[in-house]
Amino acid sequence: MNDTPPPPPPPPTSPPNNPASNAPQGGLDQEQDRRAKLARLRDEFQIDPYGQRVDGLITLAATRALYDQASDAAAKENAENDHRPVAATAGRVMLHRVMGNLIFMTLRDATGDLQIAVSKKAVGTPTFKIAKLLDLGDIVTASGAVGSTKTGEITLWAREENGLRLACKSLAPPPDKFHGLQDAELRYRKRYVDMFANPDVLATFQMRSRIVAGIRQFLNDRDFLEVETPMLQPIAGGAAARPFVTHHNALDFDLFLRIAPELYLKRLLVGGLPRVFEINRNFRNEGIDRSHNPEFTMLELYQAFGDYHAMMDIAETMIHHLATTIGGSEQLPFVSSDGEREISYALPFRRAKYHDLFAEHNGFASTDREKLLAKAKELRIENADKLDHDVLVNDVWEETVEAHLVQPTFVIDYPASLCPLTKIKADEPAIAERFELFISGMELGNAYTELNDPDVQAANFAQQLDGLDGEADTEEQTFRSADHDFVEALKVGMPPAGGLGVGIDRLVMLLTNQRSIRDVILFPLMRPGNG
RNA sequence: GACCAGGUAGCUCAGUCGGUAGAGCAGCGGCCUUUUAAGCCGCGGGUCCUGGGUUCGAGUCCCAGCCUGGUCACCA
Repeated sequence: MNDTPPPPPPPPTSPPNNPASNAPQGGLDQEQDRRAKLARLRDEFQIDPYGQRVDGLITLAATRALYDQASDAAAKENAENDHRPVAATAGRVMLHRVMGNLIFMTLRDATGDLQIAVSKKAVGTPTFKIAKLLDLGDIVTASGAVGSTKTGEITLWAREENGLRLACKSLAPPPDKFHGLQDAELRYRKRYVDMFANPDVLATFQMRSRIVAGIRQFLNDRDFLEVETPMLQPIAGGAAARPFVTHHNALDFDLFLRIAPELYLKRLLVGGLPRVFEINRNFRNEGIDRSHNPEFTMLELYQAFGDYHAMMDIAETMIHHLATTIGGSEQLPFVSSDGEREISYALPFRRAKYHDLFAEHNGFASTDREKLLAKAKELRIENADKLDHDVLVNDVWEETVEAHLVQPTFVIDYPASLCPLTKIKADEPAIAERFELFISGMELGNAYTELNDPDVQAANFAQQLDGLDGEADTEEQTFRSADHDFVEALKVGMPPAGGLGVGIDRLVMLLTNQRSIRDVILFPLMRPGNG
């Protein structure tokens, strides 16, 4: 932007070392030690400790890949015969070993680690002094020959005055070089430290990115169009959850952060886009635990003239594809609270009916009211006899069935009363054409044959709101209101369709074997800290 | 929201029965041209989460609070 170097910043708050007087001075504070070095680099070595543009750098992995055994051996045999490949690279200093007139350091970038050797003879005294002054955490560029050491470790041997240059001084001492950053609170609050201190963390987020890219590619290949629909919604529809509330000042009305994009995506089917998807954040103002973060990433897709079976095909094909291409296998380990288990993503995924699973895991049919009430008592479900039958069945179902659904399972054919946005089966009016996908006891996905009859939809909305009269608190009523415009859209006419939602964070957890959703979200929600 | 565990040096962690606060790494000074968690010698570094209380004396015991993790509950 500007060729002239910036003026030196104001001096540190406490007096830096005077370079002239080499009075030994105990490091009272590591940041102060580093600030003193910063001052020396500027005053004594006349360099900008915050670097500038550098072209032609390659990654540490690419540098390592240049290694050539023959030229390395030849150069070791005879220094005059040095045809080793040359590279310029950059990284953060993770280890720094000074041995008199030779320094080894380990650099790290997003592609891995690489050892750099800086010898006084090869780079000259000024550069060597700077290399000696480096701290763990500093970012440097290095250039020279790609060779190896006596023990065979591939090493970039810095050459010439520019063989090693400081690109950015780090003023904050990094975590323990061996144990990394362990404190869970610090890991989440200072993710930028966690990422370079713990290579597995970086790898997980790189995988997350590839998974999301893989999903986009998969859907683009099938002619789905990616769209973006409102996150600020006047009515929080499409799911049942407590929304975050906000306010538009200029227009002076309350808005909700969306709990789902569903009702907007279906409007696009009405408008004439036959295949749409959206990958974006939903917000739900509820509890936080290993599988819930208040903001989370959801894939929703809609396919005109599809149904929930078409959605099963897409879901299992897509997840199988991601497991094999990005996870690297059809069988992937997953650590849950019950220990590590192998999850098989082999096709096809199991399909099991909701009511059959109920009977399988409870030993009686969900229609048996008497046994159901007894079971509810055993599970200490409050006011069981006052609950709607289907709601009570679902409460018991969640308690008794979910945890057993370890291998990928499509639970199909839900009670219609629980599915206000779903088309019911033509020959079974009590059953909705819906599935939920469970893996390792977690709900991964949810799909329906979409309800496109505006009169039935209007009736379902009305019934939902009726159910809130009486017991529901008034706060809840403020965000539970029927989306009349959505009904208007259905009146215009929405083609029959299938729709699918997949929780991306949970999918990433499974494919990267992370036990907490916080380990797959870069900056999970935390209470404000003291810093 | 309930219960359990934790919060000690920059980081990772010890700290016994209540009796002057410890180690490794990191840092500072010194030696060292094939180390690799380099090594050796020397040195400095603490709001023991916060606030009360008990006690001659509290990192340690008691009470309250804050933050984190876990389990459960809440979440159609």
